[in-house]
Amino acid sequence: MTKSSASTEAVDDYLKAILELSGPADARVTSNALAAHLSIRAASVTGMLQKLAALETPFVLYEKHRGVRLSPAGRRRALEVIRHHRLLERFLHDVLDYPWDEVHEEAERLEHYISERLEDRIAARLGHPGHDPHGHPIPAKNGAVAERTEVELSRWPCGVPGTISSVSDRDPAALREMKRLGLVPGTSVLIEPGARTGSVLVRVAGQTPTRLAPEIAAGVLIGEGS
Amino acid sequence: MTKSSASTEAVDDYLKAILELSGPADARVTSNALAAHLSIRAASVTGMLQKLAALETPFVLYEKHRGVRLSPAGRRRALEVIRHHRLLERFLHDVLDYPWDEVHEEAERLEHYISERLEDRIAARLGHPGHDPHGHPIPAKNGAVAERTEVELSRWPCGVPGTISSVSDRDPAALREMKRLGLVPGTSVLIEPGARTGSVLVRVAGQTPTRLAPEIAAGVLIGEGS
DNA sequence: CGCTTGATTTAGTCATGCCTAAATTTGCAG
DNA sequence: CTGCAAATTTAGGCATGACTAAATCAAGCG
Ligand SMILES: [Mn+2]
Ligand SMILES: [Mn+2]
Ligand SMILES: [Mn+2]
Ligand SMILES: [Mn+2]
Repeated sequence: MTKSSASTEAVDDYLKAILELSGPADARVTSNALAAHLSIRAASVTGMLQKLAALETPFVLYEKHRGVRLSPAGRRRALEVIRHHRLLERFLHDVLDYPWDEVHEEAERLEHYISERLEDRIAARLGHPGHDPHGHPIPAKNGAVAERTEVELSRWPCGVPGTISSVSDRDPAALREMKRLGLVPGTSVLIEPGARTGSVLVRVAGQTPTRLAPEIAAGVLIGEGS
Repeated sequence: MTKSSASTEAVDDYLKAILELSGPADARVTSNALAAHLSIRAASVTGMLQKLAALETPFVLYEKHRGVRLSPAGRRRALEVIRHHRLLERFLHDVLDYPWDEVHEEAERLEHYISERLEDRIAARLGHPGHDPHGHPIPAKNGAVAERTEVELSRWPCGVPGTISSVSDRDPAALREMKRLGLVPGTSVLIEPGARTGSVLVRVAGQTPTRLAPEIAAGVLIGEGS
């Protein structure tokens, strides 16, 4: 007879992963993709998906062998957790002086445990920010997200000025390197001629051009239509 | 063969409860007392105590039918969690404008999930405070606690001036009432003659005397030797 | 259209923690 | 000293979530 109640950390993480992997088109996500993303065995993923689909108010729509999609309730919860995560990152960075490469890990844990009350207090204290320190949009309380089209710096056309909209927050070392080079959201960049396999020659904020390693360039996103 | 690793929320709560119930004399705590304090069945408590005692590095010393005491490792962890709790209360109150009757619930959950790093940042941001908003001492990183002898206001002698050292933080309604009456740590009080069953006639900070309900008076503690 | 193969699900376990019901032990009163 | 009542432990279960090994399904290939 399933159960109602709130979500656990494990459930939250599945919902976030499904939202991230399903992309803007809301495509179905396979068990295998989730298993890889969450570092959990595919067999365990199947079990969890069946449970999430069998809830009184299901969090996912599941057809065996064809992957899952979020239900409205699942999407709502996923966005709430992402809101917690990004508000926490902004807060740790702005109020507690965390360096931007350390906020992710702390937020990843706390996002599941802060109350609505604390979420609101943090948002108010920060002046209801629109983005986290890495440039990712913070969903509004109603779930609205300011979506943008973004292109990897490594694929941005040569000679066209662009502005960094966000950077990947998964690799602390890469983040430190980006900060050192001035590759932060809001900075304007220009790709110089002289491409070599994967690497990119970029002029950051009008400075002398620098050559970026492929891993770095892949983690920097340029906003289209700025 | 047991397990090593970190502690869970359940384990943390047991350790805190044992520390609180064993008092300054470090007396043995019974399963029943823990069951009542934690709102868990005595049978479940026994199971957990056996596990905590069987750990590679035991958190408790357990003799069946005779109660438990904390091991050095157990005491260390309990004090760390209490430090987290009180720092969080201070932080929520001072930095995020939480009213003092709402900090406890939020801290009770978060205390198990903040990293050492966040603990340190919060302490630094607050200037390494010695007490939480209710006047309870914040253990130092090394576990040192500034112990004081305290007496319930309801048992404080008539006519002897005293200073409020702390108040119980368990009952939000009582805390709101205390705040309204000015019964906060640091305030001086004087018991006036005119005792009735349980209630107390008290002069707060030199104001006109007020009569306190027994539940309120029992939650206000006066420091001895101030 | 069958086959092989990789993806996915099922079956059977395990650890954590809590619960109820049924022993057991303790300690105190008579 | 006995016995009883209260405290405590044991036994047996359940829910969550993850894992391994063993099916089973789905697709593309010949
Ligand atoms: Mn998480
Ligand atoms: Mn981020
Ligand atoms: Mn707790
Ligand atoms: Mn407190």
